Amino acid sequence: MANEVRLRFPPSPTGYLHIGGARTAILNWLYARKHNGKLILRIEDTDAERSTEASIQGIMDGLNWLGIDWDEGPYFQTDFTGDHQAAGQKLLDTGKAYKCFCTKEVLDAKRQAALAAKQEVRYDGTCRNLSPEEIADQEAAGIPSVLRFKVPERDGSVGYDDKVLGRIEQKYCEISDFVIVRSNGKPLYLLCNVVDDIRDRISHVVRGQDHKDNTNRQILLYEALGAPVPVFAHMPLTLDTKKAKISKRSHGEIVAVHWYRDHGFLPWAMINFLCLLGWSAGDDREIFSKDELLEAFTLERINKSNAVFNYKKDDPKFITDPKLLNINAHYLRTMDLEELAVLVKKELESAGIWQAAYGGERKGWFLKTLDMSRERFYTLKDFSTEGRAWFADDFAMCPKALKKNVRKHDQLREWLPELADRMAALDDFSADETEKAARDFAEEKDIKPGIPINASRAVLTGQIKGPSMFEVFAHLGKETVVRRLRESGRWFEK
RNA sequence: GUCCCCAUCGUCUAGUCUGGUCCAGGACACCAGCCUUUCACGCUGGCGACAGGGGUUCGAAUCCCCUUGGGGACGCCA
Repeated sequence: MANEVRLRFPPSPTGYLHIGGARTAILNWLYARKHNGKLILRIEDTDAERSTEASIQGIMDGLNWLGIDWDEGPYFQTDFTGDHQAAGQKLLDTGKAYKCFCTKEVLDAKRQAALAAKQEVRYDGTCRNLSPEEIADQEAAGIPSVLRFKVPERDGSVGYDDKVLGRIEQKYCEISDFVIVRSNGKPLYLLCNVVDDIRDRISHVVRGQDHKDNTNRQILLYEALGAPVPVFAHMPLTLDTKKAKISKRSHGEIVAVHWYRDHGFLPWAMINFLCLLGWSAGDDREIFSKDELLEAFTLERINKSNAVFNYKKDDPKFITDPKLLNINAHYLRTMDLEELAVLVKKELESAGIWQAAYGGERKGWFLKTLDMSRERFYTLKDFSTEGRAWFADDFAMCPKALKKNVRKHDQLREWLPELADRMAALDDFSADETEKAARDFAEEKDIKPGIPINASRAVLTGQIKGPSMFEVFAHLGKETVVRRLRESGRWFEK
């Protein structure tokens, strides 16, 4: 099939999958899926110094968690070194590349000098027109050489029609001869990438705008190798609030996909959010099911300008971009309860507070607990932290609740056990009856109903907020309510 | 230094190609009110942007030019 849609996600395994990479993978995946095409995972591990096994696994784990599936691969670039070398040799044989004997040290020095002097930085062409004799002499002297691509001396420009940016052109004379094969015989990214894309019959290349200028040089390679040029779409970069490129090195875990997995985020919420960073459907929709997203997605609607990942360090209220939190909460609060139950089970298990009964005879209770509490939760983590009191007695007390609703009234020390007795005496432990009991109690003591009610919330759930307290009474159950009220003395001890 | 790209509320964005329906719409965040004897949800309202300057035009966020700002590339990294 000549017109088959084939895309690839080619991460270099030099660290975990970060949100920028995930975004690239997502857009490639969306386009492939939308057009019944193929997505190929290709690990670009030619940088032996920095590539690690762990990052390969980490990247695949990240993709799997997100639900991004691929049809071919993972292929490993280093398995095709032969192809890359053959291509380099072909370019040398056809006069489209030449051997360059300039040493790295000399080149580095020249580049640094040019940069320092604020002068043009480019290869000066020292070896571009060496005679066969000169080449033979250098080789006889044992001087190692790299292979450099010979940029054609043509007027005009090389260019392409980018699906996102429009027409991109660069004059031939602005492009300096670039190295395609190292002196140790190992081919470099620019070449490998093109050779692999040709072999994998890639039809669309969707990548970050940091590759924009590479594309012109790669088009030269496609032409020199006599291969058709794929469609290119350069997506905007993800920047931090200071407009610096998001990177593993400077931002750490907060940009790692696994961080979101470990902090109770939902894979689809991540995908939804990441898509919105640099793309929009053109209408006011922001929440998309998979089908809706596939329907709405086009390369042309990807934005041209870079997007800021709005993460502010040291903001306790927002552990990450507020919009991501909001989207995650949306899915958490609206998703199918049974599906949510599976995820919360994992969370409770890892917190060590899962009980088999939640999946058995208490399943109905478990599901209702989730439904009651998810209204004010943002991540799965909240079920084992804020919502811990539903599942375990060793919950912590929110300091604010302790101060405002418990220790504020010394008499609560006596009142709460008394209230426990009232509750214990109830036959029908319903929301209505517990409400009546609590209100009657307040009336008898001539205190505001809020005092015993809010104190109960604190002592029973550890929280200052939560669902209607009477529903909490009823749902927590008589035994737990009575016990925790009776044992509330411990909260008064300093 | 050279080349390339970009530029609308704090953030993500709609609108730009095909000038008028935009004294610029939505979302998140923020603020206020309602609801709720809690908190949240929800609802209502508010705050808040066309980077600046020229030009073209009856009319410009939209077209052109300049300036400024931001980003990227210029590697025997990918």
